[in-house]
Amino acid sequence: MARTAAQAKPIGREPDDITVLLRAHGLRPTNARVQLLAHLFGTTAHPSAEQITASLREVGVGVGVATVYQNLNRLVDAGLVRRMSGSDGRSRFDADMSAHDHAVCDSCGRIADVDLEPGVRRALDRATAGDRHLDTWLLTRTAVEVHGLCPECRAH
Amino acid sequence: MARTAAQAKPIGREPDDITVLLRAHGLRPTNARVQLLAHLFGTTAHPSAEQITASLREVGVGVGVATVYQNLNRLVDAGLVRRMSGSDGRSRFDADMSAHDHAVCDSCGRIADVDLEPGVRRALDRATAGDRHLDTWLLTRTAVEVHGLCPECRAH
DNA sequence: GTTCTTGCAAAACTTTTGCAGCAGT
DNA sequence: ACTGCTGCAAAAGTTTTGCAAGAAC
Repeated sequence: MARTAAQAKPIGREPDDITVLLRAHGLRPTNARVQLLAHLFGTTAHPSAEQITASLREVGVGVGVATVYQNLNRLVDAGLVRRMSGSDGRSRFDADMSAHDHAVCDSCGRIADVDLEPGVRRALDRATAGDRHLDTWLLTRTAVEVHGLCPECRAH
Repeated sequence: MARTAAQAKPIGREPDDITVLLRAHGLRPTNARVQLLAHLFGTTAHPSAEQITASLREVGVGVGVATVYQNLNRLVDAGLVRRMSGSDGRSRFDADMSAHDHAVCDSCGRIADVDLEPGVRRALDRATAGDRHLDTWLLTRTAVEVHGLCPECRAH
């Protein structure tokens, strides 16, 4: 299977791409770092630092907790990963930096991705840009959080 | 100045109202509790538990940290106060239960209220209600978070 | 070889809990 | 009187930090 559509391929999903990606952001592509980022690219679960550590260890990557925290902070600073404050106090992390929104389960804290219609997002961005209460702020992005119960918690 | 417009007055902003409000929710109107809720009604700062404790002590209400946490949890459970997970890990609290949204400073964590045009909110609610990815969820509310830098942090 | 990274253990922080004394009904 | 609340101190949980050994450049 030849890579005939290399340009259309999503960036930074494979180890080699991740190495390049890290270097492009001034970070050494160490084993722990590449594995961590690869794991985040491969999940939509928005895991916490503890969950990431556990997942990496399951795959045989024996990484220390401190290393995971340090690297998550570096990846967030580098703009490669987004930090979300979970409703349970733990931070959760997402390597999908595209414009998208989230559904949050108020019972178990699960976070799922949500794609709003482009029209709705555009209306939202327009409204916030014109808000008179916010004209002294420097706005960067608008995030929509849909709250409720996920399918699992809904069924008790 | 006579209270000629008692019915139009916002509910639960004064000590007596707060006493009634607490009792109506099955909570004893203890001193700590009344003072805490009065403080939350009187601010738009979305303070953390620590900040609330400090504010109460400044006013001469020597309240323990544990009491503040316990009462905040009870008020949240009773539906009188909303908990927000601040970007810095600390929980923040808001006694304004009306439908409104928030602007979050990514630098200092400050939270300000935002009133979106009703049309935008309606479009948003309609879009999430019809989202095919969410049809297995039981949705309760949609929150918009505008991120950026507050006036203070913007000026360095 | 120099600089950055790892990972352990310890520290710092936020939040919860146990419990004896106190306040509200 | 009974029940629930307070507040101290201790515990639990998450995240950060100091530092010596190791990996990347």
